Order: sequence, then structure tokens, then C-alpha cells
Amino acid sequence: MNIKDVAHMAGVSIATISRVINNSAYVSPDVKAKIEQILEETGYRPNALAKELLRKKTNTIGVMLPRIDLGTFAAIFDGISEVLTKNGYNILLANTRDQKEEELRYLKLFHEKRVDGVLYFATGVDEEHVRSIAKLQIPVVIVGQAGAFLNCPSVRLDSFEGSRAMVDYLVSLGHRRIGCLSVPDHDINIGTLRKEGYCASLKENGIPFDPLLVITGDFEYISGELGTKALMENPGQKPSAIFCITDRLAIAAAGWLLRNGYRVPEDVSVACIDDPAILSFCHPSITTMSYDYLMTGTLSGQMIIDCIDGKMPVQGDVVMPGALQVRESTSIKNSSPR
Amino acid sequence: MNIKDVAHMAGVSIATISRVINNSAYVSPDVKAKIEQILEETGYRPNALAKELLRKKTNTIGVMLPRIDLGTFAAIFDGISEVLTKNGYNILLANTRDQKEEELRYLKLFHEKRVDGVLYFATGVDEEHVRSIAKLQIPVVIVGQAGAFLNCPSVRLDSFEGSRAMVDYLVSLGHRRIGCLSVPDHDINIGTLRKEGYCASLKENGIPFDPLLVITGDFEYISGELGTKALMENPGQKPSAIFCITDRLAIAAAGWLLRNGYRVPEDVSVACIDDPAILSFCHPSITTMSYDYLMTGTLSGQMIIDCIDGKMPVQGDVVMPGALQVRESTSIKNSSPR
DNA sequence: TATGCTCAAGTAAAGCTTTACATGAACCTT
DNA sequence: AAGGTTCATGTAAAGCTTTACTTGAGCATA
Repeated sequence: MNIKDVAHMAGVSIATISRVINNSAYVSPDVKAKIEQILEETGYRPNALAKELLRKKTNTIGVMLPRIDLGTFAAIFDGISEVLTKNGYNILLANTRDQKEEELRYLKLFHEKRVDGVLYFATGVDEEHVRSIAKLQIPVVIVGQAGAFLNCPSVRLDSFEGSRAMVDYLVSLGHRRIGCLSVPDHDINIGTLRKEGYCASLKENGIPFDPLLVITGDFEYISGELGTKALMENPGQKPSAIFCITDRLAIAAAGWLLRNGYRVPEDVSVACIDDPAILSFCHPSITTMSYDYLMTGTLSGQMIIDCIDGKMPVQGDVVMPGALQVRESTSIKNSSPR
Repeated sequence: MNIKDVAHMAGVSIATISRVINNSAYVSPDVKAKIEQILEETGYRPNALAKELLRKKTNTIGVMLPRIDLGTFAAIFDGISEVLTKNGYNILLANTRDQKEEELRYLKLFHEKRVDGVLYFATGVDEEHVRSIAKLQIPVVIVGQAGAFLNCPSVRLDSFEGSRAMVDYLVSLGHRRIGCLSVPDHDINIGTLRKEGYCASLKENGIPFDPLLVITGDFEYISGELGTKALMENPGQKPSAIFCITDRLAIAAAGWLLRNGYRVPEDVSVACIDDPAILSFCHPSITTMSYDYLMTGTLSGQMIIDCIDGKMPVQGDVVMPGALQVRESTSIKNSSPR
């Protein structure tokens, strides 16, 4: 079923059908009524491929992100999809599941599908990626934590500052031995800046960096459990607080501590970065650095639209500030630990 | 930049370029080498719109789901995207955020974009939706909890049976007053069958249904908190166990109880349906009915591919069984409650 | 009545690709 | 040497839409 068939049924030319569908020119009332009836009966919908091929605009944005199942990414994505949808754009989602090869494959796909723009949650970034993205020749907005690059506008969470502020807060509670559950930093990723923030705070506060206090794992719960175990079974002095570079690690850390006879926060304080809703509702609720994820999403969505429309965004790089959320999982260092 | 430009640069016809790109026919080595070099230099990629328009196949699957930020949906989606990607399909994601109007809009979009098939996580289903879907004239696979309809193949979680088994389990622990945190059932949705399972178990076990024990909210944490509060401040006899129709409600329920001086599970047991990873790692870990979400996703992905390929799936309707996961949040009813 | 204008609808091109069919050169066979 | 194959590449159609331009009817004006 195409526009030609409809035209044939109505006994008019295809141009007239197009005019009725798009309401783009005057069509006499009786002809219009007849065509509308046929459209209704047949359920005909114009072929977007043909239209987009002609117009050279697909109204599609490629969204590349590493893991849609992480609460914070999902929340940002929600903001993105709200704005894009409201402005008539659709989303071609590339859920790379942290696989770099997939990113390159998807970049090719974005190119072939002629998306109007790309929202890029950077994870592993190297020369080849940068070249691939540049080849696209279309607007790109960087979203998330990785540093700005590629001369693209970006919306980023202030991970470094947030981490530093959080560790500062732990120090202000009297903690000096502060464990850190982190991730490998072979690529620019979410964790890198956060670990740097941790280090910066220690330095400012005159606390020597102890490599035994930093455990490197990944973003999964199990890593939080294993990391906490490693910290607490460390032959040296146990930490009185654990700083986790993301929420899942903190939940698992608190879980392991409670399950192994430690009290949270009386014996060990737990804090992290990122604030999915769960952190407020679990027990103990978890002290964290919260960012406005929905806003992060809507801003980046708006930014890519502006780029496409040729309006250079006034502010090229937006840095979203974190807000300290003090909850039940942190307290003043207990001078007589159990 | 299009194939014509490349042909011009290489001094050959567009057909030859196409043959090199698709490796679809023999091209003499020297010509091939030259073309490949030009392709590399220019970064040219063929326009998928034109190709798809010609071939009448978009290699795109429309995936409609109510909330990508729910852990279980995200997990199923992960399975879907794994299978589809592996088979050369792309995903046009419709994240409706529980809005029915959005569903209709997206169905139209799927039609216009000429997706090859649709994976439909049914939420609110009515006459108009059924008609709209039928109009698509393409394969549809129903995913999730809602009952089968539309004569489409489906992959569903056995919500009714899972809920009944869970409540049976609570009864086997000696619980007779079992609260239920549920959701409105004005549409066929996830919650409907689960509440029915709860009722069925009570009936089988000879426990009278008490409407005061059923609290209707929504899928958010806050609902779990408010619902638990309502149950525990109920002037009648308090429940000794709370059955939640989904995970977030259970986490919030446990949180509220612990925060208000109740012990879990000694004073009140908490159990639910759905098993995102968090339920194993929080404290207390939560007894639940677990489904194989990844498999649910891969199966439904495979099914839509089979439908597109004209292979009718051998089994039209797959029902995924639940597996009881007994964890820390449930225990034998305490005969002397605090 | 002849000219010109407006209106409603039609014609055809462009957008980019794949591929069936066509072409011409080079080689082989008898 | 004539005819037949094979090979390497070119030509052109089809897929479906939007829209600039064209057409012809009907009417108004001088």
C-alpha cells in the first residue's frame, strides 16, 4: 500500500493525496473528504524512508550509551527522550554494554541511517573513535562524565568536584582512613575523575594516600561486596569510612558490612556518588552526591536540537553541580570502634 | 557525498562502487584497490534510507515498553538488544513512560518507519490499540505479563503462578495475616495477575480475604513506604508478612519497617516478585520470585526474528516460570511479636 | 467576445541505492 | 577466421515521497 494506490482508489493524483496528508495546500472539500475516508479505511501511512530520503532529514537522534540498565543512565535517558519526543525527534538507541567494538559498529550505523545528531555518553575514547565521530559530519553532544573532547558541546556531571566534596565531608566527620571502591581507569570513564577527586581531597586535608585503601573492581554489586571484604580483612588498619565511586558499590558495601557484624554508620560510614531513588529508601539510606539527572538529559537533548537547528548553544559546556545528600549511612567517626 | 560522487572520483560507474561495498560481485583487483582507498579517505557510507526503501526491509525492530528505568524491563531489554544486534537488527525504542497516548503515537511511527517487527511490552491495552497494531500488518510479539491477545505469539512471566507460590510460601512459614502492596488494575497490567495470585493462595489456604490488607499504590518506592505505613498503622491486626507485587515496593517496605523500629524478618517478613540484582545485595536481602529476564529478552528477540523470516515459532506462547529465592527478609512467624 | 486571472489538480523530477540486463573486449575452440 | 564464452563493467529501472511547475476550467473584466 503506497500513495499511488491511495490515489488510484480516490481517482486523483498522488500530489493531491500528499496535500491532504500534510495539509499543505488547499483541496476542495468533497475531494478532501473522500480522501480522508480512504485514508481511514486503509490505514495508509506515508513511508518515512522516502520522505526522509528526499528531505535529507530523518528526525532521528542516535543515542549511544554504555549501559541502559544503570539507574543514573536510565534517568538521564528519560530526560533525553522527553525532550526529543516533544520536539518531534525519534531515538535510535545504541546500548553498547560497555563494548568498545560495539561503539564503532553503532557509529557506522548512525552514519548510514543518517541520524540528524548524536548524543554520546562517552566511555572508552581513543583515536579511532574520535576519527569515526568526526567522519559523521553531524552535530554531536557529549553527555556524562568523561572530559570534553572533539570540540563538541557537552553536558557533564561535575564528578571531580563532587567526589572531592564528598571526601571532604567524610574528613569533616573525623574520618582519616577512608577506603575507596573504584574501577580501572585504562580509558577515560566515569570512575577516573571520581578517584582523582578522592585523591585531591586527601591531599588537601593532609592525609597520606594509601594504595591499600583503594580497591579496583567494576560497576557491579558483586564488586562492592568483594571490595569491602578486601578492605575490612586488610591486615593493616581498617577504614572507618568507605567512599564508593558509584551507587551500586555503596549498596553492596553496606550490605556486606551489616551482614558481617559491622554497624553502619556507627562502625563504618558509607558514602558514594550518584543518587538513584533507591538510596533514599533502603536502610540505612545512603549519603551521596546527587545530580539532577533529568535536567542533564533535557539539557543535552535541547542542546543537540539547537545544534541541528544551527543555533549554537550559548553555553558550550554545561557542568552539572552535585548536591550533597546527607543520609543515614554516615556519621562522626566513632572513637571507640567495635 | 553519495555513491555517485565516489564513482566520479574513481572514474567508474556507481554499480562498481556498490559491488565493492557489498562485495557482491567480482571486481578487478586494481579497480577494487583504488575504490577501497577512496572509500577510506572519504569515509563514505551508503545511505541506508535508499537501500531500505528499495529492499523493503529496514532491519529495524520497534520495541515498545512502558519504563526503561525499571530494573526488570532493562534486564529484559538487554536480552533483546543482544539477540537483535547479533542478528543485524537495530532498535527503535519507544519508551512510553506509562502514557497511553504515547503508545498510539509510537505505533504510528513504527508504521511510518516501516519497522520489520514489533516487540510490545503491553501495559494498557484497549480496542484502539488492538486496531492500531493490526493495521501495522507486520509481526508482533507480546512481551511481559499481560495476558496474550491479538493472536500474537508471546513470551510472558508466569506472574499468577509466581505470586501464588510466593504467598503459599509465606503461609507455610505460619503467616496468616499477609499484607499486599499492589497497583490499580484499571488496565491489564503487571499487577493484576499478581494480585490474583495472592487472592488464589489465600483462598486455597482457607484464609479469608481482608480488603484492609491490600493497599493500592503505584510502582514507585514512595508507594512502598506509604503502603507499609498504612498497613502497620492500621487499627486492626497488623500483618506479620507483606507481599509486594514488585521489587521496589519491597525495598521501600523493608526500609520503612527498619526505620520505624520493626525487625525484618523477626517482626515482619517481606517478600516480592521480580529479582533485580539489588535484592541479593541489600540488607536484609529480599525473598522473591525470580525470573530469567535475560532469557525472556533473548527468547522474544529470537521469536520476532523467526516471525519475520516466516518461520512460525514452534511454540507460540512461552511462559517463563518463576523460581523462589529464599533470602533474609522472610522467616517463620514469630509467635510473640514485639 | 477576447483576454487574463484564480483555482484545483496533475506531471515530473529529485533524493540514493541495488541489481537485472546489456555491452564490449579478450580469449578459446574447431 | 568465425563463432562462442567468460569477464569486467556500464545502463537504467524501481522503490515512494514531496513540491516546483504546468495545465485547463471557469469566471471576471474591458
